[in-house]
Amino acid sequence: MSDDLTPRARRLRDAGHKLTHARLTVLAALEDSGGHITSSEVLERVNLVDHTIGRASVFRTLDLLTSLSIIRPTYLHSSMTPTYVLLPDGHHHHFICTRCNRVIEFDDCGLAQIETDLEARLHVKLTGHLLEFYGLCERCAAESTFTPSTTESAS
Amino acid sequence: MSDDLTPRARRLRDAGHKLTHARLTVLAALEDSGGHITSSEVLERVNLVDHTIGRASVFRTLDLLTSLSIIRPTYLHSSMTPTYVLLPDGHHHHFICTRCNRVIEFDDCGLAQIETDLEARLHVKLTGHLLEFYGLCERCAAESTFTPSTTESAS
DNA sequence: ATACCAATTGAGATATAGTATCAACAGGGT
DNA sequence: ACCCTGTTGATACTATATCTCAATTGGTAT
Ligand SMILES: [Zn+2]
Ligand SMILES: [Zn+2]
Ligand SMILES: [Zn+2]
Ligand SMILES: [Zn+2]
Repeated sequence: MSDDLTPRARRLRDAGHKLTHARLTVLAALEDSGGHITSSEVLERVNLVDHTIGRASVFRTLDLLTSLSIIRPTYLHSSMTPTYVLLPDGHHHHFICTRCNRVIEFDDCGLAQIETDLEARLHVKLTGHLLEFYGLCERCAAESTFTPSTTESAS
Repeated sequence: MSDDLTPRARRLRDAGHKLTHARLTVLAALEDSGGHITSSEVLERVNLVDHTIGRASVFRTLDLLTSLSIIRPTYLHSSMTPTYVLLPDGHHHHFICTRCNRVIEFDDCGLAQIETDLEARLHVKLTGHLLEFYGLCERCAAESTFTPSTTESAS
């Protein structure tokens, strides 16, 4: 009856899942992090709080949260582990520099209309979206202009 | 001098990279696949053509193509190897069902204006984007309505 | 054509990430 | 307090990606 649940915990329960200690701990770890956190980092944070929580449960929880569109795995660089971002209001947007891997997040996306159209057209029920742009950040764009080939200036 | 290069091979070369046998083979494997192909599947296809090409080169090439916005890794469901998609005109868009992992791709995104605005606002140079929506596909949305908890009908 | 050199490669050992199994446990409804 | 089912944790296992470095090769200059 006590209703001191975080909004995301409530969504978990409303979807018919138990609010277990492991799940709530993973969720807290994600919320405490600044976003773009890997599974290993989640695992590390979780085990700082309670080292008895197993790896498998962390991965299972990440899967579960993803299936509920509470988080979303995204790729930053290198063919490795995804980093997870929260989808605060169902969406997340960022720019990734493909040269230095800098990430710039931004809030407004103007996708509301597109979302509505798409639901009607594909007959789907949307719960979230991720929009990512890639290219060169201001600094890297400038450096690329100067350097025909090899001038990796260590900044 | 012979100019029978695919557009993507040309982009590789124009960016200052050598057109090696390994790279061209990986590129061909990606182009031959229908998209949403994992690193292991690329490796498999590549080795069917030439089994002397090493794993490391395949991964290296996937990273390189990603940094050039020629391909982009995306996650279908969490805790999994990414699947790579080509970015034909710099962009790719799809819907992912978070229940059955069905993917529906679509072409139009209406992001041109947003892209222009963003370049000016963040002072970046954009080379591509990925837009993904999540939710329930028509079938899964219908099933979810009927089943309060456990009715995994094997279709 | 030949020679040259830096970029790139392949092999395979190593490191890292994620999954399977299953007995024990605990959330939440009664 | 009791029960039932979803969930868990330990561990062994599999899959995936990276590192290292001598050998090779693409591209260019001669
Ligand atoms: Zn940059
Ligand atoms: Zn949005
Ligand atoms: Zn579905
Ligand atoms: Zn687009």
